Amino acid sequence: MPKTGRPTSKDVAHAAGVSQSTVSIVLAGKAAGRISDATAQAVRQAADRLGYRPNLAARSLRLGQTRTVLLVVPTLSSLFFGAIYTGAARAAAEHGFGVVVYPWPDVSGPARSPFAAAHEAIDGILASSMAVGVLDGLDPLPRVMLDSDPRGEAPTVNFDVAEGMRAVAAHLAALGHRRIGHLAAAVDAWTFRERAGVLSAAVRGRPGAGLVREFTEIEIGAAREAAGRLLDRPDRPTALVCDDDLVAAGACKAARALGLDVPGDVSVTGFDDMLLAKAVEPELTTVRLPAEELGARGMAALLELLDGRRPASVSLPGELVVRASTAAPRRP
Amino acid sequence: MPKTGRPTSKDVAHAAGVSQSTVSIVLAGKAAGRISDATAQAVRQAADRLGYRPNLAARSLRLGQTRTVLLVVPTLSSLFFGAIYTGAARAAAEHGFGVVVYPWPDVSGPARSPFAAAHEAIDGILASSMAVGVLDGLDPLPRVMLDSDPRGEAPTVNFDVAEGMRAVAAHLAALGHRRIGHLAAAVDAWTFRERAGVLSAAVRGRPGAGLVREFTEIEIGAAREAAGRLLDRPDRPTALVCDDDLVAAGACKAARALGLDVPGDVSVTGFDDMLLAKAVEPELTTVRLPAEELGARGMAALLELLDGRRPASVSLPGELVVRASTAAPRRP
DNA sequence: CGTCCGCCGTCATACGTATCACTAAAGTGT
DNA sequence: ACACTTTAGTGATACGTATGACGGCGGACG
Repeated sequence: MPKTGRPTSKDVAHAAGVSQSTVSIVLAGKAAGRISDATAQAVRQAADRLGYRPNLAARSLRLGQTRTVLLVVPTLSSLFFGAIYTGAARAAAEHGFGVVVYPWPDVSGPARSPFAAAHEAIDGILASSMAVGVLDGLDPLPRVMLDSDPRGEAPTVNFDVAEGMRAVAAHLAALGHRRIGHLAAAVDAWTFRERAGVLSAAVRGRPGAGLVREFTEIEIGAAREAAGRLLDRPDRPTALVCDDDLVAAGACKAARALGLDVPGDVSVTGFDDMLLAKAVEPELTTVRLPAEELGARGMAALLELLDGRRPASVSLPGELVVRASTAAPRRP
Repeated sequence: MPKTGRPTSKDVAHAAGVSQSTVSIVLAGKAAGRISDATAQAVRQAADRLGYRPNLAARSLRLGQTRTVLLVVPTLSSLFFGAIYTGAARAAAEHGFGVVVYPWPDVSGPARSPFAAAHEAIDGILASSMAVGVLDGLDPLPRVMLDSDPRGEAPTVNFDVAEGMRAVAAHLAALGHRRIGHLAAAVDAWTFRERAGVLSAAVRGRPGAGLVREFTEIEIGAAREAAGRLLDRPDRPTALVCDDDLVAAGACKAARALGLDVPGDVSVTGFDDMLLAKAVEPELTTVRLPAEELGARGMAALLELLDGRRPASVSLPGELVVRASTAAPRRP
C-alpha cells in the first residue's frame, strides 16, 4: 500500500527510529534537557527529508487554540483598510499567527455565513470601529478595537485625529482663512465625530471665524455634490476641510467645475494621505495617518491580550503634510 | 465543576437525550430516513439553545479538509487586488469556504513563516500571476491562476487584455494619433507582456505609425519620470498608453510639469478603471477590468477543481471607457 | 408462528498532535 | 555497594467530529 497524503509526525518518528512523542517534543523546540542532541538532530533531519509539516487542525484541536485572529473591516476595496490589513498581518506573522479578514458589509451574503465560518476557528478579534455592528451576538472573544471610542470596554488603538484636526485648523488660520467648510463623512464612527467636534471647537475659538458643514458618503460623486452645495453659498467658505482624501479630490473637482482655482480661490485639505493625495492635481495638503502602523499596533495589543496581559491603549499621532492644495485666500 | 468553553456536540447530545452520533448526523443534514423528525427537531432545538457551533479544527482533522483556500496576491494595499479579494471571498462564502489571503511580498518576513502558517490549513490555492514566485516548492495543491499565461498547467481565469489594448489602439488611431508612447509596467507578468505585444502589433499594422516604450514601476513618482523621458524626445508622442491608471496619473503630472495640456497636447490612457481614474483631472480614458468578477470567477473555478471537476479557463472582456484624457492631437 | 425487513438510533473508532506519567539506564555521592 | 538524582526517551490519552458497522424493535408476509 503506497503512502498517501502528507507525512505525519508518526511517519517522521518511524523514519528517525524514535517515538511520535519524541518528534513532537523536538519539533516544538522543547528538547533541551530532555532529548539528546544527537536524537534531536536525527528527528529534524528526518522531518526535513520527508517534508513534514504539522497538521494545523490536529494541533488546534489538541491545544484548543487556532493561532488565528479575525480582522473585521468595512471593506478591503480601500487603500486605507488594505494598509491596516498589511500591518496587522505582518505583526501577526511575526508571532506565528494567521489573520483571516472579514470585510463587512462587503461580503455579507443573505446569511451571516461567511463570518460564522471564520468565527469558529479564531482566538481573537481585531475590529475597526466602522464595522462594529457585526460584532453583536458573538462569543466574548478577546477583542481590540481600532480607531474607536477609547471609553469602550475593549482596549483601543487609535489615531490621534483630534491633534491632526487641530493642526489643520491652525494651518488654515495661519493662512488667514476665516470661513471654513467641513465635508464630514456620513459615517457613524467615533473618529468622524471626534474630527467634527474638534474642528468646531477650533473654529469657535477664533473670533470672527465661522464653520459650515455638509455630510457626504466617502465616494467621489457624492463628495462633489456636497462640495458644490458648500461652494454655492453666498458666504462661500475659503477653505474646505475634508474627512478623507477621496472627498477632497471630489471637492477639487467641484471647485474646478465652478470655475474656482484650488488653492487660489479655495483651499482644500484631505485626511489619510493615501496614494491618492499625491495623484490628484493639486497634490493635497492632508493629515497622514499611519494606517499600516495602526494595524500592526492593534495586532500587537491583541496578541498581548491573548497572552493574558492587559495591553495599554495607544494613540498614534497624525502628521500634517502641507502640499499644494492650500494657500492664503485671495479675499479673506 | 462548572462547564467551561464552548459547548460540544456531546453537550448537545446530553441536552437532547440522544447520542453524539445522532447530533452529528442531524446537524450534517443527513437525518433523512435515519433519524425521526421528532428526534431531529429536539436535537436542533438543543443545539440552538446551547448556542452550539461545531469545532472547525475537529471537523478538519476528521475530514482531512479545511474548507479554506489561499489567495496569493502581491499586495492588498491596492484597489485592484482588494477588489479581487472581495470577489473571491464572496464566491467562497457562498459555498461555505473561507479565504485566507497571503499578500506577497508585502508580508514576507525573513522566513516564509506567514505563508507556511497559512499553507498548512488550506485545500487549494488561487494565485495571481504576479505572485507566482512564491508558489515554488509547495505541495501540489489544486490551483487556479489569475490573469496568467493560459498555456500553463493550471486552469486560468484571465482578463482579455489583448482585446482591451486593441480597443485603446483603435481609439487613438481613430483620433488621428500616430506617434504612440507606451508606459509599460516593469513587472514580469503575462498580462503586461501580452499588452506590450498587442500594442506593438497594432501600431506596426498601421503605416506611418510608430511606438516608443519606457518601463516603469507602478508608482506615481517613477511613472512621472518615465513619462518625462518619453515627452522629452524630439519626436514627442502625441499619446501615452499606460499599463495602469496610477501610471496614467503620473503621466498627466509629467505633462503638466512640461507645460503640456492633457488631452490638448498629449492624450493619456490608463488601464484598470479603478477609483483613481475618476478622481484625477482630467478623468481618464481607460480599460475597465472587472477585478471583482475576476476574483469571483477564479474562486468558482477553484471550487470546481476541488469538487473533482475540470473547470474551463475563462477570459473576461475588458471594456474601453472613453473619458476626458484623450482627444485628437493638435499637430498630428 | 417464524422470518425477514425497514426504521431509528448507538457504539466504537480514527483523524494527528501535545503532554502527563512513567521507566530504564547511567551517573553521583558517601 | 547502596540510595538517589539526572538523562533520555516511551506509552497512553484526550481534544471534538464524522461515519461504518451494528442492534433492537416493531410490523408484514408466507
